[in-house]
Amino acid sequence: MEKEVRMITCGDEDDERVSEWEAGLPSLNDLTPLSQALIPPELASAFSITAEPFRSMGDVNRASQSTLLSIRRQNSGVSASNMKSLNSFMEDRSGDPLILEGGDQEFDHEHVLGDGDDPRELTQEGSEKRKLENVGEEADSGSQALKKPRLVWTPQLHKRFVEVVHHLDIKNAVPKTIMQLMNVEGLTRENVASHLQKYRLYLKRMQGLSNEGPSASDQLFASTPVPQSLRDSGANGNMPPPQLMQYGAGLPMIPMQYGFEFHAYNNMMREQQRDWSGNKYGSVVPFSHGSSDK
DNA sequence: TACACAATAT
DNA sequence: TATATTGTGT
Repeated sequence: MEKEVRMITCGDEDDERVSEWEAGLPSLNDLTPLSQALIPPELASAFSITAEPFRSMGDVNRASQSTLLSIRRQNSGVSASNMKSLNSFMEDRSGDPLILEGGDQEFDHEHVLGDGDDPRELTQEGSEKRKLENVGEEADSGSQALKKPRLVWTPQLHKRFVEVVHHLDIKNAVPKTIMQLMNVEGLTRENVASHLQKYRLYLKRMQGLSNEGPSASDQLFASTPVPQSLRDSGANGNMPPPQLMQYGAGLPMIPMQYGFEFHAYNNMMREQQRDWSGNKYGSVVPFSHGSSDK
């Protein structure tokens, strides 16, 4: 109850920060399983690294409990709502595996981002002071620090993009609106416009309205099926065969955050879209924010 | 000002 | 190769 109140009233700053922090945490599926070694045994032995002792789920739980207890003990300065937030967060995490199951047939408004794809991983830098007007002349002083990293369109991010484009009436699916509805921190209109431009070309190819053959970018675009609403727009003689899934309309309103980068999808897109139902092929690694100024 | 689209740059 | 930027026209 307290949580709802907070969301509606947009409570105090601390609560917001806590919420942001919570939303930024990796989902269960993003975490490396306890049973999985971080590095292959051969590599470990090559560098004389001895394996950590195996820890069971019970060990981890015990450690969590003790951590929580110590936090509670010294939390006299912490606000009650924050503590409550922490507690409920822990309950959420432990109780609910957050797995939506790969059925893919129904659209779940509560778990739009479920199916193991908490789309939290964006790649740019958190600082979004934009309009770095150093177009031609940044060579003089050390203004190269302003270079903004390129956005990487992860399958998760693209999925959200597609959901939004689908949700909008086709005539409203313009960069600015898409950007706003995607609700991704740091995402710019230009990012979206550029992606949208490519995506439209892809749709054209899909609809057979283009002479051009497949392009490499189809791999990313194929990671999220094109919703029906997008695949038939345009006078089209040859309808592609109906596909296995359709999304309902509905929008995730959970803001995406920076902090993780989804790696290794360039070399693993051999198979089809179903392989993206989870992220077992990719790894989510902390994005280095360390280079805030260079 | 936002948009689409093509061409070009990085 | 993927994404950003620029140029042109609406």
